[in-house]
Amino acid sequence: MQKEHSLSKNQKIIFDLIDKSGGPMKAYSILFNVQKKGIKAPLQVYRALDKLVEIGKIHKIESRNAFIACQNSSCQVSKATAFSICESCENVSEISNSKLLKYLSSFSDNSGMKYSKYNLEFFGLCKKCKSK
Amino acid sequence: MQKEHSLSKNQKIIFDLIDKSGGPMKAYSILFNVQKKGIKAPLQVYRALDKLVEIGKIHKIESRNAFIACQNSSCQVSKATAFSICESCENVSEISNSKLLKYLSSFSDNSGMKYSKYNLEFFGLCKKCKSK
DNA sequence: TAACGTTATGTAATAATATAACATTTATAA
DNA sequence: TTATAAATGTTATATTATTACATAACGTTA
Ligand SMILES: [Zn+2]
Ligand SMILES: [Zn+2]
Ligand SMILES: [Zn+2]
Ligand SMILES: [Zn+2]
Repeated sequence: MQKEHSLSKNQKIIFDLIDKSGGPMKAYSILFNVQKKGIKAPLQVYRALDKLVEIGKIHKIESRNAFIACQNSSCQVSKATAFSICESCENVSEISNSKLLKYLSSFSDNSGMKYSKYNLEFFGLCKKCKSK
Repeated sequence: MQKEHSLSKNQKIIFDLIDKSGGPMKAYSILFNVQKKGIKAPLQVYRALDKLVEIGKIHKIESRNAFIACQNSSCQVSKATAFSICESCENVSEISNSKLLKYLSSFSDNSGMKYSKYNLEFFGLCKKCKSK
């Protein structure tokens, strides 16, 4: 069982926004959206994002500089993430294929590296965009 | 056999720099280093980088906003990339494990997505940093 | 409670990364 | 050669992220 992190005020505001949006959000778009709630500066947003990433409530989509709520409640606190990204409509979803996640989590090679984390991003066309 | 792309002047200058550096380089560090060769503006660098990425001569390390020369001559023109990144010394190397690359290239799930590309980044500690 | 360390917040300034817009030149090829 | 695509040059600007410093809230335990 995982420790339940109680979010601070700013963290909660920002998590709720991202979570409700249902997709990836960019930092300055988040900022714009929470200004009415008193969050006025980029740093306030980035600090909350950093913390939310750290505790695994959100993930950063590195190729898009965007943040998405964890769609996988059992996600190993940001240590093992995989996403599929539609290059046409920019829809993003978290992959929860346990075989894949297991395969990657146990990956090792002869480089001497000790892996503790990974991030995988698949790109392609979603169902909708394929059929256009 | 792959088409041999002949690089333009700027592309060659920038590729040679990255290649010789042996590791990842950031765009503005590249810019600084090529100013003596007449490349004066960020856009000149980014354009060359875009092209070099497109033809698979370099790859972008998304989590670091940095660019590294392809260390894997048979790399499928940027369609399938995997890296290991030391979180302590920031050493980056391209993974060429054919089993892994094959596994990922053939990955598909029931999401309806048609995957055409992926990027994987492993994080951990390299041999050196582990033993410190 | 009081004191302490830790975490979170507020604010301003600035750094770092990347693109838009437009004019011109060079390479490729029908 | 003439058209087309690719690359270059230049200025300005947009976007993403961090530094630095001051203050407040919170949790622990003396
Ligand atoms: Zn997750
Ligand atoms: Zn789509
Ligand atoms: Zn490569
Ligand atoms: Zn290292």
